[in-house]
Amino acid sequence: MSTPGKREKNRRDKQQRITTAAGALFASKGVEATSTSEIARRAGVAKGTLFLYAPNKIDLLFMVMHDRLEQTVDAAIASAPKRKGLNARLLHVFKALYAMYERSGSMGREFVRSLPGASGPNAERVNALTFAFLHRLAGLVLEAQHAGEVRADVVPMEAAQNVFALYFAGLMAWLQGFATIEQALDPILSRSLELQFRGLGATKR
Amino acid sequence: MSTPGKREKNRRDKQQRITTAAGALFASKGVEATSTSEIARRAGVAKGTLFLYAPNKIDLLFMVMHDRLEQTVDAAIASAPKRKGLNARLLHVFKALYAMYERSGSMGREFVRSLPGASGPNAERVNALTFAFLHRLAGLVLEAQHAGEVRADVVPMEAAQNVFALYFAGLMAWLQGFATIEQALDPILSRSLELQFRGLGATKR
DNA sequence: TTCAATAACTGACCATGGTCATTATTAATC
DNA sequence: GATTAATAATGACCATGGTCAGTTATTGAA
Repeated sequence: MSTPGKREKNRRDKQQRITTAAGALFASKGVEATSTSEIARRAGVAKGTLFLYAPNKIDLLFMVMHDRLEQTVDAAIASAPKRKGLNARLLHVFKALYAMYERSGSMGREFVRSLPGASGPNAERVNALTFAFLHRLAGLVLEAQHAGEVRADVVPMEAAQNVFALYFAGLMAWLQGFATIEQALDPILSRSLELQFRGLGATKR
Repeated sequence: MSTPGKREKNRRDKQQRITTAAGALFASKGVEATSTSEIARRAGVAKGTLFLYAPNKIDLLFMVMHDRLEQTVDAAIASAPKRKGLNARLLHVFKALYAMYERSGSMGREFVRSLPGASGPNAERVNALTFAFLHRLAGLVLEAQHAGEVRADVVPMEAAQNVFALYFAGLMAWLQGFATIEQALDPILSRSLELQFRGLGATKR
């Protein structure tokens, strides 16, 4: 029989309460406008306790977003259209992610904004998730390669990195207000992917 | 004869002093460790005055970095090797930028970290600079197109956007500690560009 | 059950980014 | 030059993110 122990049980419980409280407040008022004391109060915990679970406020946000991110990626990869080309599948996946960020409102924006260079345990977890995501993208590339759609000398993981870079650029265009999330997906990312697929170089003959 | 006016003269002078003070402190101690009071003291100005020139601390950083960025880009574009291919020229330019960030130390890191979603007048100026940079990249693409190196149906500005996305991804790899700045340039960015140039798609026949 | 060792929690406290009513300076008008 | 209007500068002040010495809860051994 597993003996979770009171320590462990309490820890899980608090973690849960904190995540829930932070998530609700971030979603309703935005990250900036939510004070850490407020989160603590709502979670029924002292302020100092928050910082035992996350070293700073942003890491609390990463704690909240990790699950949404994981869930979204899982669902999107699972539901990717099997019978279409690589770009269509990629767009399907990225569309789901963009939609998730849009649903998350200002919390999503703040999260993307904080992604570069973030540190802390929950930022690490998100990094790991991103790395796994890259591997999944590489998997899609590999399938396309087997189908003869992608050149045989392409290294799937490298292709995945390029594709991810384009995806992130779309997010940035959205963040900066240069595009709505729909535009980030449709003219911007779709054309970028197309260009990555076709390449710039003139065909040698 | 121009009449700068005392107002304008004072304004310029203060702006200069603040930029210098902030730059020196950011460079020597890092952005986090530099307090706004400290900057104000060093600039010989009241704390409140800082916030007449930049709405927040990060915008002060953008104020400082704008000039370095502009200078670096100008020099790099001007010295790009005329007789080499597109990728070599792009790498030349990006190398200069990476080197500038490295020279700027933790200030450079903090700047890149804060790029996504930044707001404020100096962030705007940096945005404008980035936009101009994209146009310059598009110019390089256009030249390559005229030389028959790049396919005629490629839209230069779109190519520039893709290339910029790859450049930024290299920066992020550096920020996250996945690579040194040298590695960000050489294996990472150079291979990304190569892949963008060649494309993923199998050649139809 | 008792007791010491360890881990978890608490909230008063601190430093800092940013504000704004007040004061000082420059420009405009007569 | 005197007076008024407009703009710029100031620094005491505030709210907040984050810390840490002191307290409480849990565990394991005797």
